[in-house]
Amino acid sequence: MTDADTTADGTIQLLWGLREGPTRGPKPVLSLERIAQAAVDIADAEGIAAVSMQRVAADLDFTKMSLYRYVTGKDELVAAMIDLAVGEPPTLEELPGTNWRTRIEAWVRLLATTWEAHPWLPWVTMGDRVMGPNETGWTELSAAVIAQTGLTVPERMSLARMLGGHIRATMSVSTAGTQPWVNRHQAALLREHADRFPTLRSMLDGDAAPPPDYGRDFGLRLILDGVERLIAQRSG
Amino acid sequence: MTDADTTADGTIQLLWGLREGPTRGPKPVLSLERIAQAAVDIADAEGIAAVSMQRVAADLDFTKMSLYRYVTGKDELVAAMIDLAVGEPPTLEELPGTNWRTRIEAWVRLLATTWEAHPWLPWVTMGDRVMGPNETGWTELSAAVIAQTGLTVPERMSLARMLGGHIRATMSVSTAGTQPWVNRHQAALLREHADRFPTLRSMLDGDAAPPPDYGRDFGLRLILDGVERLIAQRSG
DNA sequence: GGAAACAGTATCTGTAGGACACAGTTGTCC
DNA sequence: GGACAACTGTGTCCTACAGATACTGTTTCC
Repeated sequence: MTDADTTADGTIQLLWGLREGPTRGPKPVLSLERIAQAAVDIADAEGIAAVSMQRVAADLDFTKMSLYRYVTGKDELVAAMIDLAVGEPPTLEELPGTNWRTRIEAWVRLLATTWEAHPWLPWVTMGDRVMGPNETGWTELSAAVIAQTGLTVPERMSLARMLGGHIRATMSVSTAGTQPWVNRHQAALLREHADRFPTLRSMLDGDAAPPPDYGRDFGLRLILDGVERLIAQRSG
Repeated sequence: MTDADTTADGTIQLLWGLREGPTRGPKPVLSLERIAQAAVDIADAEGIAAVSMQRVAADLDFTKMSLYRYVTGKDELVAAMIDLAVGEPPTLEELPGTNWRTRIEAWVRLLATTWEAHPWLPWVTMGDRVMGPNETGWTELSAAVIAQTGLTVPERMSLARMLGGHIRATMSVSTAGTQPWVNRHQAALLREHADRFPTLRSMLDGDAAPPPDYGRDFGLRLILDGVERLIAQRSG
């Protein structure tokens, strides 16, 4: 068994409630939920970099090492944070409309709203990992909706991955009141090197305001238009 | 001036060659290029987490602190790594074809190949930052190609952001010989909780092989089909 | 009531980024 | 040509981090 396996197993046990609760000994004062919530609060307010074992424990008025009674390590804490932050998904019936397009649009809107409330999520949901029950629930929901399209299974997998990636790609990046697609320093450089980057330079001072949602709606429209075209192509 | 400003300024000066070279004093033995190359080699072989000032210096047979003569901090080193790894973009003429669709497809293919060679890039290209000349060149190229579509400027910005996000979302994640859209532990959990996640469960054991490119081609097709539809809609 | 099983603590280790003072080296000016 | 200023690379120190380990005290079951 590799290290990755061990870690993953620990994360699985924790998130999916497979850790056996002890009977004897002192009553636990802390709980995984309280710890994860404290960590989420810190991350929401000060960014994910501010979340350390020390800091989380301090906010709970405990010592750092006491956290390790509830969590095998920081990776597990982060996994718990993710599933807590992402929250329980809605049910299929709670999505408005009945056709796949309306439902997908609603799913994206809802999940994006959740993500925007926890801007650190993109940083901790990268790479190979195991999703918790809540996150898996969101994925299940999208898979169920996407199944309505009649696409093949691999195509559905691709589309599902794409939707998640699209939300991630259209998260706001806290550029503190500048143009949302390029920050102040970048803009200055483009002006200075206008000869090398004429197209980008020319895009800088159009009076056309860049989309406030980072192109989320527009991009989703492109994708779903593409899906419709594919479906139409096959059925006709 | 905030800390972020200071950092960004340092990064700008370094990558864009704005740091004044000294005349007196001992000849520098090291160079930014050697340092960045050593760091990239480490990241390519052992992942970005293996890149520390200590480690980079050791590989070059220097002390850790000597690196700070060439780089104000680790952030700057990482910025230099990115621009080195991403490399010089091709010219518009080097892209095959002449219509926007063929060119965009080629651009995505080329940049994705570059990124696949440096799988740590997704981890260090998040958040607000300043791009180096090479990365800006790639963006300029895509902007120039996208301009051919005749979309509005905000729409072009959105599409450009989308293409980059799509490459990022379809990077391989080193799942060591399992199904590429879900790892072994996740699959086991889906089987165990088939009642809660019936759709995902049913997708597990289709004999349909998931796309080896994580749906990159398929997704790009959807996006560009959407663009074509939008153009057609407007022109007639 | 004793012993095992637990919760939380105190202390220690290794590694990280980085500040700072230093020794040695090189070009420039008198 | 010598002195000085400017520089490169080194050695040492500090702080913050994740985590291991041994401990004190508490609870429950036999």
